[in-house]
Amino acid sequence: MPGEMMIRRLRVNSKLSEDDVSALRSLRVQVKEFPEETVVVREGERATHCGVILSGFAYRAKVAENGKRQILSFHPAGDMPDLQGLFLDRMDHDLVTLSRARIGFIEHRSIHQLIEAQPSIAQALWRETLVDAAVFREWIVSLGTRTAAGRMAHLIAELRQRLTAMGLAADDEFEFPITQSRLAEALGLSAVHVNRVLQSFRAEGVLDIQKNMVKLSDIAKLVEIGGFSDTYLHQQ
Amino acid sequence: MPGEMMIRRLRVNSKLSEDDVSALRSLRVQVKEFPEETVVVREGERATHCGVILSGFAYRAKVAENGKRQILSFHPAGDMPDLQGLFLDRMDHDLVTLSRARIGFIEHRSIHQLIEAQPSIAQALWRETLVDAAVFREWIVSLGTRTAAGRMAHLIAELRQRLTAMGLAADDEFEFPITQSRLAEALGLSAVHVNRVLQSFRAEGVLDIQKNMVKLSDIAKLVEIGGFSDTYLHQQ
DNA sequence: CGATTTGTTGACTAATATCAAACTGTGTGG
DNA sequence: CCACACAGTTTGATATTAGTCAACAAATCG
Repeated sequence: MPGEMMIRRLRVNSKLSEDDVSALRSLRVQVKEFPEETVVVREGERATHCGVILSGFAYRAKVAENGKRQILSFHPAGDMPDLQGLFLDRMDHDLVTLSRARIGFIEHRSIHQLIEAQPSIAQALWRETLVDAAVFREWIVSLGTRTAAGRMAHLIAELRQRLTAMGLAADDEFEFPITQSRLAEALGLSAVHVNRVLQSFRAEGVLDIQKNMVKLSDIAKLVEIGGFSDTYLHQQ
Repeated sequence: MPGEMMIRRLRVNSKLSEDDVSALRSLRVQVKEFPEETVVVREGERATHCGVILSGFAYRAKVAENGKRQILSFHPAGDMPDLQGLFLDRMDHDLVTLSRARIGFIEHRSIHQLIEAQPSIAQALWRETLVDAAVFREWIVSLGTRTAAGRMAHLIAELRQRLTAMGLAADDEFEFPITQSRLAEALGLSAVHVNRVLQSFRAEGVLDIQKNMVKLSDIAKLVEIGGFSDTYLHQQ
């Protein structure tokens, strides 16, 4: 039931009627499995499908002219990271798997039909893209105003919040198969500096990342260091 | 005719039919004038209207927990900077005038009616919010990977491109009433450093900012320093 | 015209990057 | 099972970028 993940996810930000749910269930979803660190859709391509992450993690990234890569967002199960493709004809960034991941693909054509027939679903999807943009805004605030430790803490706190909403995080830990150099690409830091920040978090009992798991020792401290407040996520 | 500005703007990214245009013309727009540096909508508020910048400039900004303010985007005439308010109930950032500005306000209710009756307009507005997000993504790349000079150059090159699309820029100059400390807030730099970057641009014949005008001396160099490519703007 | 904001300069400091090397863990083929 | 390769992490030394502070100059405004 690949549609279920999508329904669960849309319910985080929108109310869905019975009709909406059954319409979503009727979507044809083509499931593919990808190994870790595999490009799913590449910048410049014309996308014909929308992807739903069914298991594992993906991220979006863009390569700057100087060769540095910037990670734009992380996507756990439930996320639909390329909804923008419904109305923008070319990808302006890559979609890449972080871990091994199953991704469900839905044809643009069927989504277009669906949202024409069912405006409430159009609204839910539109809202998804708006929340996506709100997360980008907060990411800009992080990069522009926060210290290295603040950015790191904010990222982890945000992930925890989003995973919790999907029932994918325990109280004090969650799965997140990330390397330090990818964290560096996300936070606009060097891998060496990321390493040092993580060491300081370990030493001060904030968190630890070991073997694909983020272990949180002091969530209050994490939230404070990152200046995290969940309002920008617009969860109901 | 306050609707005309909006129509001109939507045509940058979308095709509009005759019906679309006349429907847009029939929207009731309430025009208000604001002095410079005035908060139009504040973070946390529940917006009831969408704004269209009719003249002047506005920007969106967010204050981080540490008191630093991050400017998220600049908005020249034509832009509708708070479209997200149609589906997100509270503002997650401020909308502020940069210069004296006239802003047209349209009730959410009438836009909701319009997009229900005319799906092609819904698509055009949705696409606007998606391009807005694409610009945020590029802003993230700037903050995460580019040097101070690169960020500055990229911002100016982007603005030039967007203003040109609206017919608001001459070949080698455009109006942009910005102070160095606001540039600093946008680029995640200190005002002193912005000053030094601008001096180097002047010295090397790239550009000069004087009296509300950006004067471009060498656009090719500007584009190169900023690593600017316009594809992410998704203009047709 | 004084008052205030904006821009400029120099000296010094802090944050983070870079480079290079060593260390750790994990999986693979012999 | 071992040896090796490889990717990821850790460490130390040094370099660079940008921030801070403080003073002053220039422009703008009422």
